[in-house]
Amino acid sequence: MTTAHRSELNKEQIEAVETIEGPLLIIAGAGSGKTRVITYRIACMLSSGIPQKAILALTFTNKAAREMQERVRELTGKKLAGLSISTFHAFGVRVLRSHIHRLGYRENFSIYDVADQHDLLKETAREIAFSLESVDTTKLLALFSRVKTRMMPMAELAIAYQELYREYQSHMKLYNAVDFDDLIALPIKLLESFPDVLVEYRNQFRYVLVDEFQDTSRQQYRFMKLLGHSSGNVCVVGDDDQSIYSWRGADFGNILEFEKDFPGCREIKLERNYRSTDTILAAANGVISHNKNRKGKNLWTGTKGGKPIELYYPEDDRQEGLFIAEKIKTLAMREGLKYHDVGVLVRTNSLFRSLEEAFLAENIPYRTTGGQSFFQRKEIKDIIAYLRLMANPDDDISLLRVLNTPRRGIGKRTLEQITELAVSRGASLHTGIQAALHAADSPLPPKAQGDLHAFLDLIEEYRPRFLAKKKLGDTLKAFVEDIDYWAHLVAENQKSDKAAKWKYRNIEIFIGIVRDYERDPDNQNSGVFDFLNRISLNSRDEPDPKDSSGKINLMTIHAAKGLEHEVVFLAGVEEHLIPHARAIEENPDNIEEERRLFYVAITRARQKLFITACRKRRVMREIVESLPSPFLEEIPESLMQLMEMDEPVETDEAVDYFARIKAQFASGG
DNA sequence: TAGGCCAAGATTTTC
DNA sequence: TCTTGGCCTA
Repeated sequence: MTTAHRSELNKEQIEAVETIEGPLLIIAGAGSGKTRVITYRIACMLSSGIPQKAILALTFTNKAAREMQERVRELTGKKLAGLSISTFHAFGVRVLRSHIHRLGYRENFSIYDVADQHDLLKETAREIAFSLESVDTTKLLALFSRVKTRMMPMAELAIAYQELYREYQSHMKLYNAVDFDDLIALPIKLLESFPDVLVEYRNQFRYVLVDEFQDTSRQQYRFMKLLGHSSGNVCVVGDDDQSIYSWRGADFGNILEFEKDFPGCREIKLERNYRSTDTILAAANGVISHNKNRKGKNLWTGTKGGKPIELYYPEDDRQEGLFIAEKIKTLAMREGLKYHDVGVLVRTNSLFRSLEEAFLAENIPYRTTGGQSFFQRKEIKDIIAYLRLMANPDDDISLLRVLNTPRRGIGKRTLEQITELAVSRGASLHTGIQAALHAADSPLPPKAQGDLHAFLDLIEEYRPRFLAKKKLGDTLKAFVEDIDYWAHLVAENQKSDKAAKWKYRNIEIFIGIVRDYERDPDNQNSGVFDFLNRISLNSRDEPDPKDSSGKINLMTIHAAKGLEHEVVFLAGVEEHLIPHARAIEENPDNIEEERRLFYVAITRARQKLFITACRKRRVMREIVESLPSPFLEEIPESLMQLMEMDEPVETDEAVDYFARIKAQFASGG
């Protein structure tokens, strides 16, 4: 490492950067310069002669992966074609793309998201005449996921569900489809069952780095261990206080496990915070200290003071939105605050709406991360389903989605008949349809045969064009016009042609994304499979992540992890929202994770933190009374200022602010 | 048998 | 508010 680089780091950071060989555990508190340490460390490895190809850095989100890649590139000024920086899931796809045939799948596999899983579950249940009535399919899929990720033995699954699970799994295989759990589970299976594959990866990746280690699942840990255990050159970076993904299997017990599995591991704690003011940090420490289940550390900062945290109680969510919008405008005008330095954080996606309405009304440009993804929109999913079907004709879920979209006169009865045929042959629907059309004794009436024929012809006509590794965008455009998706949208949205236009516009944007993808020199010759994989793994990303400047950032707290903003607004800091009622209902112990979430939210702020809690809120159709979040009581009072919606209240007057506010709520405001 | 129309239900967080 | 599912009609 050069002296210039060294001078930018503190003692612990330097140690973390320069410890290249052997297992290393870095506990990096919020704002402690973690990203800097990771990027410098990679740069240091490269400059010491370790080839790019030998390094594997695993992150949790695509955004983190991109950022890391970007920062290392800036730092080294090198092209990084050989460096592997990706999410666990993306890396899993990469492994599967090379080796999945050994597990009996084909390389053109589809990746199913939750919506697809639901569809598949229903389809499977229908076929084996299993009634899903009065079954919460979301919960059932969660159970399936636990079985698949070995968090729960199959035997613990209710007998009644075991067959359904097996059928569900065999359907996935029949459709040549995998789900997100498979993206980790199948690579593990590959590495465990085929020593030559294991050796291949171990020989290549002699240095493994895992970011956001507290959010790795048991499976991901297992995967990581398989890859890194022989070299022992594994560096994990995490912060148990920021573990907020346990609902997805994250287990920060992996930190303890790591110390056991990698004996002699070095541990470095980064506790100096370079991000936030003393006030914000003290608030965060005050909150997180209420958690019992933590490793324990104390963040400190060299800078003293900082502006107080301002607390507001708007009447309702509408007023909350307008207040935040106004406040941002005022700060922009009076203090020169830049919009892109503002983060507006919420616990749930459902809070986006009223905030977005306010920003629109006040002409404040914003961008959102999280929330309903562009790729989840119905019209986009339709088009993606066509692409998937082209890539993998056995993908029944996609076939079912588009078979009658736009309407082709293929109805329930026909569908029943072809399903029966497919099931009896143990084949996919696509194969089933072909068989039905070619068999002399086809049970289908002539009209249905004609309709199905037309459908298959359409697929066959376009399939080679989609598989050709060129002009994907043009082909898609021609295809959308050919099926007259526009007419379909008009028919589906008879009440408002605005909606139809908006949806068609989305399709055009999507085609634009395909074109951008093709134009990107990094992706040349990659084709439809790679494109599909990419959008499956990037499902939460907005289509244009580039133009972030000049826009405020509206996001969920989960999406905000790893980010920082000069000014942060925490909206909807209310009981039942944070801690979220559902999380607590599920398991009262979840309170600690909810608290960590609140902690993560607070520590995103550099200079100034605003907190709002509404007295009333629109929830679905009704208006409900709200109370402030109990977590607010865990912030030392001296750090907070209760503000009237218009003017500030003197601090000493506000000593009992919390009690007063509670009383006010109790009396109905 | 297919498609339109109407009513009910749903919202925690993401790869 | 938006989507999904069921029922009824042509």
